[in-house]
Amino acid sequence: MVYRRTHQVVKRLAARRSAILAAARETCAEGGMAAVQIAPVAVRANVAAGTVYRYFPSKADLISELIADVSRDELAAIRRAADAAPGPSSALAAAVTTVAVHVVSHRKLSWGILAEPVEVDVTESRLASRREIAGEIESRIAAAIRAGHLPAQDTALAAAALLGALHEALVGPMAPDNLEDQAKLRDAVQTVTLLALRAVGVMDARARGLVVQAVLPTKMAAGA
Amino acid sequence: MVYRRTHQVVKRLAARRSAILAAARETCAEGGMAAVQIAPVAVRANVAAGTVYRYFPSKADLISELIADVSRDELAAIRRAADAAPGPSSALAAAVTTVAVHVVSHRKLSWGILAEPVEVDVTESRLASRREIAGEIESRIAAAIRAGHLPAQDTALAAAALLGALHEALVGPMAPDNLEDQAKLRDAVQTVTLLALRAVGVMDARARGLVVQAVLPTKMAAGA
DNA sequence: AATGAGTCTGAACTAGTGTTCAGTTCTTAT
DNA sequence: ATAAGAACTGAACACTAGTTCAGACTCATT
Repeated sequence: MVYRRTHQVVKRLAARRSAILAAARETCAEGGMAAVQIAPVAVRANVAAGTVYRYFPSKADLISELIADVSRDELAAIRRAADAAPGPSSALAAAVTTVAVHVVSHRKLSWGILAEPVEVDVTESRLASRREIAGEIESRIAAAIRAGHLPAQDTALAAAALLGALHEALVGPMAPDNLEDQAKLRDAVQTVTLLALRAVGVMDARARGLVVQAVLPTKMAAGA
Repeated sequence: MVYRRTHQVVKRLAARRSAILAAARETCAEGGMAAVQIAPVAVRANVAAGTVYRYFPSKADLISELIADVSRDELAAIRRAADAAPGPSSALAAAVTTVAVHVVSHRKLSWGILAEPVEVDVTESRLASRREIAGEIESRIAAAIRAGHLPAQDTALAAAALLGALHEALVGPMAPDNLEDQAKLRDAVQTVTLLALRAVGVMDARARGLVVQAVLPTKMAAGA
Protein backbone atom coordinates (compact mmCIF):
# COMPACT_ATOMS: atom_id res chain seq x y z
CA MET A 1 0.00 0.00 0.00
CA VAL A 2 1.32 3.38 -0.95
CA TYR A 3 0.70 6.23 1.37
CA ARG A 4 0.45 9.61 -0.25
CA ARG A 5 0.46 12.82 1.71
CA THR A 6 -2.83 14.60 1.46
CA HIS A 7 -2.73 18.29 0.76
CA GLN A 8 -4.26 18.81 4.15
CA VAL A 9 -1.49 16.86 5.83
CA VAL A 10 1.17 18.73 3.95
CA LYS A 11 -0.36 21.95 5.12
CA ARG A 12 -0.55 20.73 8.69
CA LEU A 13 3.06 19.66 8.68
CA ALA A 14 4.13 23.00 7.30
CA ALA A 15 2.00 24.75 9.89
CA ARG A 16 3.62 22.76 12.67
CA ARG A 17 7.04 23.63 11.42
CA SER A 18 6.16 27.30 11.31
CA ALA A 19 4.59 27.06 14.73
CA ILE A 20 7.78 25.65 16.17
CA LEU A 21 9.88 28.33 14.53
CA ALA A 22 7.47 31.01 15.65
CA ALA A 23 7.54 29.66 19.18
CA ALA A 24 11.31 29.77 19.13
CA ARG A 25 11.21 33.33 17.86
CA GLU A 26 8.78 34.49 20.50
CA THR A 27 10.72 32.73 23.19
CA CYS A 28 13.89 34.44 22.02
CA ALA A 29 12.19 37.81 21.85
CA GLU A 30 11.00 37.42 25.42
CA GLY A 31 13.90 35.77 27.13
CA GLY A 32 16.83 35.86 24.75
CA MET A 33 18.61 32.87 23.26
CA ALA A 34 19.19 31.36 26.67
CA ALA A 35 15.44 30.81 26.94
CA VAL A 36 15.25 29.00 23.63
CA GLN A 37 15.32 25.45 24.95
CA ILE A 38 13.63 22.53 23.34
CA ALA A 39 11.13 21.82 26.09
CA PRO A 40 9.73 25.35 26.51
CA VAL A 41 9.61 25.92 22.78
CA ALA A 42 7.76 22.66 22.32
CA VAL A 43 5.23 23.61 24.98
CA ARG A 44 4.69 26.96 23.35
CA ALA A 45 4.19 25.34 19.96
CA ASN A 46 1.79 22.81 21.49
CA VAL A 47 3.88 19.78 20.62
CA ALA A 48 5.96 17.35 22.58
CA ALA A 49 9.70 17.73 22.84
CA GLY A 50 10.27 14.73 20.61
CA THR A 51 8.16 16.25 17.86
CA VAL A 52 10.56 19.12 17.47
CA TYR A 53 13.07 16.54 16.28
CA ARG A 54 10.77 15.44 13.48
CA TYR A 55 11.13 18.92 12.03
CA PHE A 56 14.63 19.89 13.03
CA PRO A 57 17.51 17.44 13.31
CA SER A 58 18.94 19.25 16.30
CA LYS A 59 18.68 22.34 18.39
CA ALA A 60 21.48 23.86 16.38
CA ASP A 61 19.43 23.47 13.22
CA LEU A 62 16.39 24.99 14.82
CA ILE A 63 18.31 28.03 15.97
CA SER A 64 20.09 28.32 12.67
CA GLU A 65 16.78 28.47 10.89
CA LEU A 66 15.54 31.00 13.38
CA ILE A 67 18.55 33.16 12.70
CA ALA A 68 18.14 32.81 8.94
CA ASP A 69 14.47 33.63 9.25
CA VAL A 70 14.95 36.81 11.22
CA SER A 71 17.83 37.74 9.00
CA ARG A 72 15.71 37.36 5.90
CA ASP A 73 13.05 39.68 7.28
CA GLU A 74 15.64 42.22 8.25
CA LEU A 75 17.31 42.13 4.88
CA ALA A 76 13.98 42.63 3.12
CA ALA A 77 13.20 45.62 5.30
CA ILE A 78 16.58 47.15 4.60
CA ARG A 79 16.19 46.72 0.86
CA ARG A 80 12.70 48.14 0.89
CA ALA A 81 13.81 51.23 2.78
CA ALA A 82 16.92 51.77 0.72
CA ASP A 83 15.21 51.25 -2.61
CA ALA A 84 12.59 53.82 -1.72
CA ALA A 85 15.25 56.46 -1.14
CA PRO A 86 15.89 59.10 -3.82
CA GLY A 87 19.66 58.63 -4.13
CA PRO A 88 22.66 56.58 -3.05
CA SER A 89 23.40 58.60 0.06
CA SER A 90 19.80 58.60 1.16
CA ALA A 91 19.65 54.91 0.46
CA LEU A 92 22.62 54.28 2.72
CA ALA A 93 21.11 56.47 5.40
CA ALA A 94 17.81 54.64 5.07
CA ALA A 95 19.51 51.26 5.27
CA VAL A 96 21.44 52.19 8.38
CA THR A 97 18.40 53.73 10.02
CA THR A 98 16.36 50.65 9.27
CA VAL A 99 18.88 48.42 10.98
CA ALA A 100 19.03 50.78 13.93
CA VAL A 101 15.27 50.94 14.33
CA HIS A 102 14.93 47.20 14.03
CA VAL A 103 17.51 46.34 16.61
CA VAL A 104 16.26 48.82 19.18
CA SER A 105 12.68 47.70 18.61
CA HIS A 106 13.47 44.07 19.30
CA ARG A 107 16.51 44.21 21.44
CA LYS A 108 16.37 40.82 23.05
CA LEU A 109 15.68 39.11 19.78
CA SER A 110 18.46 41.00 18.05
CA TRP A 111 20.90 40.32 20.82
CA GLY A 112 19.99 36.66 20.71
CA ILE A 113 20.38 36.46 16.97
CA LEU A 114 23.58 38.43 16.88
CA ALA A 115 25.75 37.67 19.81
CA GLU A 116 24.18 36.11 22.86
CA PRO A 117 25.98 33.01 24.08
CA VAL A 118 24.30 29.74 23.06
CA GLU A 119 25.13 26.23 24.13
CA VAL A 120 25.13 24.88 20.61
CA ASP A 121 27.31 26.02 17.78
CA VAL A 122 25.54 28.50 15.54
CA THR A 123 28.54 30.47 14.41
CA GLU A 124 27.95 29.47 10.81
CA SER A 125 24.44 30.79 10.55
CA ARG A 126 25.31 33.88 12.52
CA LEU A 127 28.14 34.52 10.16
CA ALA A 128 25.88 34.00 7.16
CA SER A 129 23.33 36.37 8.63
CA ARG A 130 25.93 39.03 9.19
CA ARG A 131 27.34 38.57 5.75
CA GLU A 132 23.93 39.10 4.20
CA ILE A 133 23.22 42.28 6.09
CA ALA A 134 26.77 43.56 5.80
CA GLY A 135 26.74 42.77 2.10
CA GLU A 136 23.70 44.90 1.60
CA ILE A 137 25.19 47.80 3.53
CA GLU A 138 28.43 47.34 1.66
CA SER A 139 26.78 47.63 -1.72
CA ARG A 140 25.00 50.79 -0.62
CA ILE A 141 28.30 52.25 0.49
CA ALA A 142 29.85 51.26 -2.82
CA ALA A 143 27.01 52.93 -4.70
CA ALA A 144 27.51 56.14 -2.75
CA ILE A 145 31.22 56.03 -3.53
CA ARG A 146 30.53 55.53 -7.24
CA ALA A 147 28.18 58.50 -7.10
CA GLY A 148 31.04 60.54 -5.69
CA HIS A 149 29.31 61.13 -2.39
CA LEU A 150 31.86 59.23 -0.35
CA PRO A 151 35.64 58.89 -0.45
CA ALA A 152 37.05 55.62 -1.77
CA GLN A 153 37.56 53.07 1.00
CA ASP A 154 37.52 49.43 1.97
CA THR A 155 33.80 48.85 1.74
CA ALA A 156 33.79 45.46 3.42
CA LEU A 157 35.61 46.72 6.48
CA ALA A 158 33.43 49.82 6.54
CA ALA A 159 30.23 47.80 6.42
CA ALA A 160 31.39 45.54 9.22
CA ALA A 161 32.40 48.51 11.32
CA LEU A 162 29.08 50.25 10.76
CA LEU A 163 27.12 47.26 11.89
CA GLY A 164 29.37 46.76 14.87
CA ALA A 165 28.83 50.34 15.89
CA LEU A 166 25.06 50.07 15.63
CA HIS A 167 24.92 46.82 17.52
CA GLU A 168 27.21 47.77 20.33
CA ALA A 169 25.62 51.16 20.81
CA LEU A 170 22.03 49.96 20.60
CA VAL A 171 21.69 46.35 21.67
CA GLY A 172 24.92 45.41 23.41
CA PRO A 173 25.22 45.32 27.18
CA MET A 174 26.33 48.94 27.22
CA ALA A 175 23.33 50.21 25.33
CA PRO A 176 21.27 52.75 27.22
CA ASP A 177 18.41 51.01 28.97
CA ASN A 178 15.80 53.72 28.70
CA LEU A 179 14.96 53.03 25.09
CA GLU A 180 11.35 52.20 25.89
CA ASP A 181 10.70 55.88 25.69
CA GLN A 182 9.89 56.68 22.05
CA ALA A 183 11.65 60.00 22.10
CA LYS A 184 14.82 58.58 23.62
CA LEU A 185 14.71 55.78 21.13
CA ARG A 186 14.56 58.15 18.20
CA ASP A 187 17.36 60.22 19.65
CA ALA A 188 19.55 57.17 19.98
CA VAL A 189 18.75 56.00 16.46
CA GLN A 190 19.51 59.44 15.05
CA THR A 191 22.72 59.79 16.97
CA VAL A 192 24.03 56.43 15.94
CA THR A 193 22.97 56.82 12.33
CA LEU A 194 24.78 60.13 12.25
CA LEU A 195 27.89 58.48 13.68
CA ALA A 196 27.70 55.76 11.09
CA LEU A 197 27.31 58.10 8.15
CA ARG A 198 30.14 60.31 9.27
CA ALA A 199 32.30 57.22 9.72
CA VAL A 200 32.14 56.42 6.03
CA GLY A 201 32.89 60.00 5.14
CA VAL A 202 29.61 61.86 4.80
CA MET A 203 30.16 65.48 5.75
CA ASP A 204 28.67 66.38 9.09
CA ALA A 205 26.22 68.96 7.78
CA ARG A 206 24.99 66.75 4.98
CA ALA A 207 24.80 63.74 7.29
CA ARG A 208 22.45 65.56 9.64
CA GLY A 209 20.08 66.24 6.80
CA LEU A 210 20.15 62.66 5.62
CA VAL A 211 19.48 61.35 9.10
CA VAL A 212 16.41 63.52 9.55
CA GLN A 213 15.04 62.40 6.19
CA ALA A 214 15.80 58.76 6.88
CA VAL A 215 14.28 58.58 10.34
CA LEU A 216 10.90 59.97 9.34
CA PRO A 217 9.67 57.21 7.05
CA THR A 218 11.19 54.49 9.21
CA LYS A 219 9.60 55.23 12.52
CA MET A 220 6.29 53.58 11.72
CA ALA A 221 7.81 50.58 10.04
CA ALA A 222 9.28 49.19 13.21
CA GLY A 223 7.14 46.07 13.09
CA ALA A 224 8.61 42.71 12.01
CA MET B 1 48.99 25.68 68.51
CA VAL B 2 48.79 28.59 66.17
CA TYR B 3 49.72 28.11 62.57
CA ARG B 4 51.17 31.17 60.93
CA ARG B 5 51.71 31.49 57.21
CA THR B 6 55.34 31.85 56.42
CA HIS B 7 56.35 34.52 53.99
CA GLN B 8 57.51 31.78 51.69
CA VAL B 9 54.11 30.10 51.78
CA VAL B 10 52.31 33.33 51.12
CA LYS B 11 54.49 33.83 48.10
CA ARG B 12 53.89 30.30 46.89
CA LEU B 13 50.15 30.67 47.24
CA ALA B 14 50.19 33.91 45.32
CA ALA B 15 52.34 32.30 42.66
CA ARG B 16 49.89 29.44 42.31
CA ARG B 17 47.05 31.83 41.93
CA SER B 18 48.88 33.73 39.24
CA ALA B 19 49.84 30.49 37.56
CA ILE B 20 46.22 29.43 37.37
CA LEU B 21 45.17 32.78 35.97
CA ALA B 22 48.03 32.74 33.52
CA ALA B 23 47.12 29.23 32.44
CA ALA B 24 43.56 30.37 31.87
CA ARG B 25 44.79 33.30 29.85
CA GLU B 26 47.07 31.22 27.68
CA THR B 27 44.36 28.66 27.16
CA CYS B 28 41.97 31.38 26.09
CA ALA B 29 44.53 32.93 23.79
CA GLU B 30 45.06 29.57 22.10
CA GLY B 31 41.59 28.12 21.97
CA GLY B 32 39.18 30.85 22.93
CA MET B 33 36.88 30.86 25.93
CA ALA B 34 35.45 27.50 24.99
CA ALA B 35 38.81 25.94 25.77
CA VAL B 36 38.97 27.47 29.21
CA GLN B 37 37.78 24.49 31.21
CA ILE B 38 38.82 23.68 34.72
CA ALA B 39 40.63 20.43 33.96
CA PRO B 40 42.86 21.69 31.12
CA VAL B 41 43.64 24.91 32.94
CA ALA B 42 44.59 22.94 36.04
CA VAL B 43 46.89 20.69 34.03
CA ARG B 44 48.53 23.69 32.46
CA ALA B 45 49.05 25.28 35.83
CA ASN B 46 50.45 22.03 37.25
CA VAL B 47 47.75 21.59 39.84
CA ALA B 48 44.83 19.28 40.30
CA ALA B 49 41.34 20.32 39.33
CA GLY B 50 40.28 20.55 42.95
CA THR B 51 43.08 22.98 43.72
CA VAL B 52 41.63 25.52 41.37
CA TYR B 53 38.71 25.72 43.77
CA ARG B 54 40.97 26.67 46.63
CA TYR B 55 41.78 29.84 44.73
CA PHE B 56 38.58 30.57 42.86
CA PRO B 57 35.13 29.79 44.24
CA SER B 58 33.83 28.84 40.81
CA LYS B 59 34.64 28.85 37.15
CA ALA B 60 32.64 32.03 36.78
CA ASP B 61 34.93 33.73 39.27
CA LEU B 62 38.02 32.49 37.53
CA ILE B 63 36.86 33.80 34.19
CA SER B 64 35.68 37.05 35.69
CA GLU B 65 39.13 37.63 37.11
CA LEU B 66 40.66 36.72 33.78
CA ILE B 67 38.47 39.28 32.08
CA ALA B 68 39.28 41.92 34.67
CA ASP B 69 42.96 41.13 34.36
CA VAL B 70 43.11 41.47 30.60
CA SER B 71 40.94 44.52 30.80
CA ARG B 72 43.27 46.17 33.27
CA ASP B 73 46.25 45.63 30.99
CA GLU B 74 44.37 46.99 28.05
CA LEU B 75 43.21 50.06 29.92
CA ALA B 76 46.75 50.79 31.07
CA ALA B 77 48.03 50.52 27.51
CA ILE B 78 45.35 52.86 26.26
CA ARG B 79 46.10 55.44 28.92
CA ARG B 80 49.82 55.23 28.29
CA ALA B 81 49.36 55.78 24.57
CA ALA B 82 46.84 58.56 24.95
CA ASP B 83 48.77 60.40 27.63
CA ALA B 84 51.85 60.41 25.45
CA ALA B 85 50.00 62.16 22.64
CA PRO B 86 50.50 65.90 22.11
CA GLY B 87 46.85 66.94 22.14
CA PRO B 88 43.26 65.79 22.67
CA SER B 89 42.69 64.67 19.09
CA SER B 90 45.97 62.82 18.93
CA ALA B 91 45.17 61.26 22.26
CA LEU B 92 41.87 59.99 20.97
CA ALA B 93 43.53 58.66 17.84
CA ALA B 94 46.21 56.98 19.94
CA ALA B 95 43.61 55.42 22.22
CA VAL B 96 41.62 54.05 19.33
CA THR B 97 44.69 52.77 17.57
CA THR B 98 45.88 51.07 20.72
CA VAL B 99 42.63 49.21 21.07
CA ALA B 100 42.74 48.24 17.42
CA VAL B 101 46.29 46.97 17.58
CA HIS B 102 45.63 45.03 20.74
CA VAL B 103 42.57 43.25 19.49
CA VAL B 104 44.10 42.25 16.18
CA SER B 105 47.25 41.09 17.89
CA HIS B 106 45.41 38.77 20.24
CA ARG B 107 42.24 38.01 18.40
CA LYS B 108 41.22 34.82 20.12
CA LEU B 109 41.86 36.24 23.53
CA SER B 110 39.97 39.43 22.69
CA TRP B 111 37.08 37.53 21.22
CA GLY B 112 36.96 35.34 24.28
CA ILE B 113 37.05 38.29 26.65
CA LEU B 114 34.56 40.34 24.71
CA ALA B 115 31.89 38.21 23.24
CA GLU B 116 32.52 34.53 22.84
CA PRO B 117 29.79 32.34 24.27
CA VAL B 118 30.63 30.86 27.67
CA GLU B 119 28.74 28.28 29.68
CA VAL B 120 28.85 30.29 32.88
CA ASP B 121 27.48 33.75 33.38
CA VAL B 122 30.16 36.40 33.04
CA THR B 123 28.00 39.21 31.75
CA GLU B 124 28.78 41.31 34.77
CA SER B 125 32.52 41.28 34.39
CA ARG B 126 32.29 41.70 30.66
CA LEU B 127 30.09 44.69 31.18
CA ALA B 128 32.51 46.12 33.72
CA SER B 129 35.38 45.57 31.32
CA ARG B 130 33.59 47.34 28.53
CA ARG B 131 32.58 50.18 30.76
CA GLU B 132 36.18 50.73 31.77
CA ILE B 133 37.47 50.83 28.24
CA ALA B 134 34.51 52.76 26.92
CA GLY B 135 34.83 55.21 29.77
CA GLU B 136 38.39 55.94 28.83
CA ILE B 137 37.50 56.47 25.19
CA GLU B 138 34.57 58.57 26.23
CA SER B 139 36.68 60.90 28.29
CA ARG B 140 39.09 61.31 25.39
CA ILE B 141 36.20 62.18 23.11
CA ALA B 142 34.92 64.64 25.68
CA ALA B 143 38.35 66.26 25.91
CA ALA B 144 38.49 66.67 22.15
CA ILE B 145 35.04 68.23 22.19
CA ARG B 146 36.08 70.68 24.90
CA ALA B 147 39.12 71.58 22.84
CA GLY B 148 36.78 72.42 19.99
CA HIS B 149 38.13 69.68 17.77
CA LEU B 150 34.88 67.71 17.66
CA PRO B 151 31.23 68.68 17.47
CA ALA B 152 29.16 68.27 20.63
CA GLN B 153 27.57 64.84 20.86
CA ASP B 154 26.47 62.04 23.13
CA THR B 155 29.89 60.85 24.23
CA ALA B 156 28.70 57.63 25.88
CA LEU B 157 26.91 56.47 22.78
CA ALA B 158 29.82 57.53 20.62
CA ALA B 159 32.32 55.61 22.72
CA ALA B 160 30.19 52.48 22.62
CA ALA B 161 29.77 52.78 18.89
CA LEU B 162 33.49 53.26 18.34
CA LEU B 163 34.36 50.14 20.28
CA GLY B 164 31.66 48.18 18.54
CA ALA B 165 33.04 49.22 15.18
CA LEU B 166 36.58 48.21 16.10
CA HIS B 167 35.53 44.89 17.51
CA GLU B 168 33.23 43.86 14.74
CA ALA B 169 35.63 44.92 12.02
CA LEU B 170 38.73 43.41 13.59
CA VAL B 171 37.88 40.47 15.83
CA GLY B 172 34.32 39.50 15.03
CA PRO B 173 33.51 36.60 12.77
CA MET B 174 33.45 38.88 9.75
CA ALA B 175 36.91 40.22 10.35
CA PRO B 176 39.32 39.58 7.50
CA ASP B 177 41.30 36.43 8.22
CA ASN B 178 44.57 37.43 6.62
CA LEU B 179 45.67 39.64 9.46
CA GLU B 180 48.75 37.55 10.14
CA ASP B 181 50.43 39.58 7.45
CA GLN B 182 51.93 42.63 9.15
CA ALA B 183 51.15 44.95 6.27
CA LYS B 184 47.54 43.84 6.01
CA LEU B 185 47.21 44.19 9.74
CA ARG B 186 48.43 47.76 9.69
CA ASP B 187 46.14 48.58 6.80
CA ALA B 188 43.17 47.23 8.67
CA VAL B 189 44.11 49.10 11.82
CA GLN B 190 44.54 52.33 9.89
CA THR B 191 41.31 51.93 8.00
CA VAL B 192 39.27 51.23 11.07
CA THR B 193 40.90 53.97 13.09
CA LEU B 194 40.11 56.38 10.31
CA LEU B 195 36.51 55.23 10.28
CA ALA B 196 36.29 55.68 14.03
CA LEU B 197 37.72 59.17 14.03
CA ARG B 198 35.49 60.31 11.22
CA ALA B 199 32.51 58.84 13.07
CA VAL B 200 32.96 61.24 15.95
CA GLY B 201 33.37 64.14 13.59
CA VAL B 202 37.05 64.53 12.79
CA MET B 203 37.39 65.96 9.31
CA ASP B 204 38.60 63.43 6.80
CA ALA B 205 41.84 65.21 5.92
CA ARG B 206 42.77 65.82 9.53
CA ALA B 207 41.79 62.28 10.49
CA ARG B 208 44.19 60.80 7.97
CA GLY B 209 47.03 62.73 9.48
CA LEU B 210 46.14 61.69 12.99
CA VAL B 211 45.94 58.06 11.99
CA VAL B 212 49.39 58.04 10.48
CA GLN B 213 50.85 59.65 13.59
CA ALA B 214 49.02 57.30 15.90
CA VAL B 215 49.93 54.09 14.14
CA LEU B 216 53.65 54.70 14.17
CA PRO B 217 54.38 54.60 17.91
CA THR B 218 51.89 51.81 18.48
CA LYS B 219 53.15 49.20 16.12
CA MET B 220 55.92 47.97 18.37
CA ALA B 221 53.88 48.05 21.55
CA ALA B 222 51.67 45.17 20.51
CA GLY B 223 52.86 42.95 23.35
CA ALA B 224 50.69 42.31 26.42
C1' DA C 1 -14.13 -1.52 9.16
C1' DA C 2 -9.55 -3.11 8.77
C1' DT C 3 -4.81 -2.31 7.91
C1' DG C 4 -0.53 -0.32 7.93
C1' DA C 5 2.23 3.80 7.12
C1' DG C 6 3.09 8.12 9.15
C1' DT C 7 3.16 11.04 13.15
C1' DC C 8 3.32 12.26 17.94
C1' DT C 9 4.36 11.60 22.81
C1' DG C 10 7.17 12.13 26.97
C1' DA C 11 9.74 9.57 30.08
C1' DA C 12 14.20 7.70 30.05
C1' DC C 13 18.76 8.08 28.39
C1' DT C 14 23.22 10.36 27.50
C1' DA C 15 27.10 13.21 27.65
C1' DG C 16 29.99 16.59 29.06
C1' DT C 17 31.72 19.51 32.88
C1' DG C 18 31.65 22.00 37.02
C1' DT C 19 32.08 20.83 41.75
C1' DT C 20 32.91 18.17 46.01
C1' DC C 21 35.39 15.73 49.61
C1' DA C 22 37.80 11.85 52.01
C1' DG C 23 42.26 10.67 51.99
C1' DT C 24 47.19 12.13 51.33
C1' DT C 25 51.02 15.18 51.55
C1' DC C 26 53.24 19.16 53.12
C1' DT C 27 54.30 22.74 56.64
C1' DT C 28 54.54 24.81 61.17
C1' DA C 29 55.24 24.85 66.12
C1' DT C 30 56.60 22.52 70.26
C1' DA D 1 60.52 13.95 66.34
C1' DT D 2 55.78 14.59 66.58
C1' DA D 3 51.30 16.40 66.47
C1' DA D 4 48.08 19.36 64.33
C1' DG D 5 46.72 22.65 60.95
C1' DA D 6 46.71 23.75 56.07
C1' DA D 7 46.94 22.62 51.29
C1' DC D 8 46.55 19.34 47.55
C1' DT D 9 44.83 15.46 44.95
C1' DG D 10 41.74 13.22 41.65
C1' DA D 11 38.19 10.08 41.34
C1' DA D 12 33.38 10.22 42.21
C1' DC D 13 29.30 12.98 42.11
C1' DA D 14 25.61 16.04 40.37
C1' DC D 15 23.35 18.73 37.35
C1' DT D 16 21.54 20.35 33.23
C1' DA D 17 19.54 20.05 28.87
C1' DG D 18 19.76 17.88 24.32
C1' DT D 19 18.40 13.62 22.27
C1' DT D 20 16.24 9.03 21.61
C1' DC D 21 12.70 5.54 20.99
C1' DA D 22 9.04 2.14 22.10
C1' DG D 23 4.48 2.60 22.30
C1' DA D 24 0.07 5.39 21.36
C1' DC D 25 -2.38 7.71 18.11
C1' DT D 26 -3.99 9.64 13.47
C1' DC D 27 -4.89 9.34 8.88
C1' DA D 28 -4.98 7.46 4.06
C1' DT D 29 -6.04 3.41 1.49
C1' DT D 30 -8.67 -0.87 0.33
